[in-house]
Amino acid sequence: MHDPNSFGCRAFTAVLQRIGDKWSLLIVSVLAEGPKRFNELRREIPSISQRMLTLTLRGLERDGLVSRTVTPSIPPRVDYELTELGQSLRKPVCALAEWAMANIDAIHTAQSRFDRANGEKV
Amino acid sequence: MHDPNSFGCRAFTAVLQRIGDKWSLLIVSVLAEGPKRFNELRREIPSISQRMLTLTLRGLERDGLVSRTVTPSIPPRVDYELTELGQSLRKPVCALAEWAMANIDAIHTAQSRFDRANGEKV
DNA sequence: TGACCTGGTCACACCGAGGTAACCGGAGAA
DNA sequence: TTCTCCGGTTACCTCGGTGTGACCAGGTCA
Repeated sequence: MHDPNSFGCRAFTAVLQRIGDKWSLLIVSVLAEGPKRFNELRREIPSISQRMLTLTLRGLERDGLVSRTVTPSIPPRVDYELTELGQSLRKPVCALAEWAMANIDAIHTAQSRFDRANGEKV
Repeated sequence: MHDPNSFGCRAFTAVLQRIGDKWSLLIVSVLAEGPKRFNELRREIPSISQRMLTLTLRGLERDGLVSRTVTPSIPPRVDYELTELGQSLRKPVCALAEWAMANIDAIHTAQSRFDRANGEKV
């Protein structure tokens, strides 16, 4: 009952709740290129709303994955940067991303087959 | 513009939308032990509702990660089993799960520090 | 006869993630 | 003077994922 899968899944689920959302990994991947300012991120991810960018960055900052540096100049300047923890996340994330890239076609194929088999009766 | 991060993130996001939900990975991890019947899964994951178990299994089946075998006996018997694709997903998932287990404390610590620093002003 | 097992489906309600848009404050530009 | 930029915050609304509970068919058991 206390097999590793179970424990792993709990921690994994907790982490997924955080980084598995719509934006976190996208932001992390952009930030992986180097530090960025708020509006720089916004320009690189045009589809994100200002609110969600703020919220997601706060969440990542809260988790210690991203650091936030405010320069009290005029106009104010805020830089976001991956922390070491954030950097270390890239490796396993890339592993999963590679799986995703390698298997996304198989998934789409399976979906098409499934939809063809089950969708026609509608 | 067409850097690997971007493409990886797209496929990754698509995969996350599927397996990043509340139940998929839990079911996959249980199914990793071997084939299970519907109510077996329900007993091993007491907190899941019948509806969500059905829906999640359908989704996993649609993606070709899980196979569904109906034995038309009385009472009917339905076995669920990981496909090869489902098995192959375990490796990168475990990598991420291991990261989660290794860093969940660091995350909690960062969260506490963040909450202590920002929560007091409320 | 009626309760219960099997594996589901359906209708309904809820809640929280996410989007939209307005507003802020201070400064420079037109 | 008014507009714009920067980095947000806030109120409001929508929408989809999730939970609840009823219901289904067919057979067995008490």
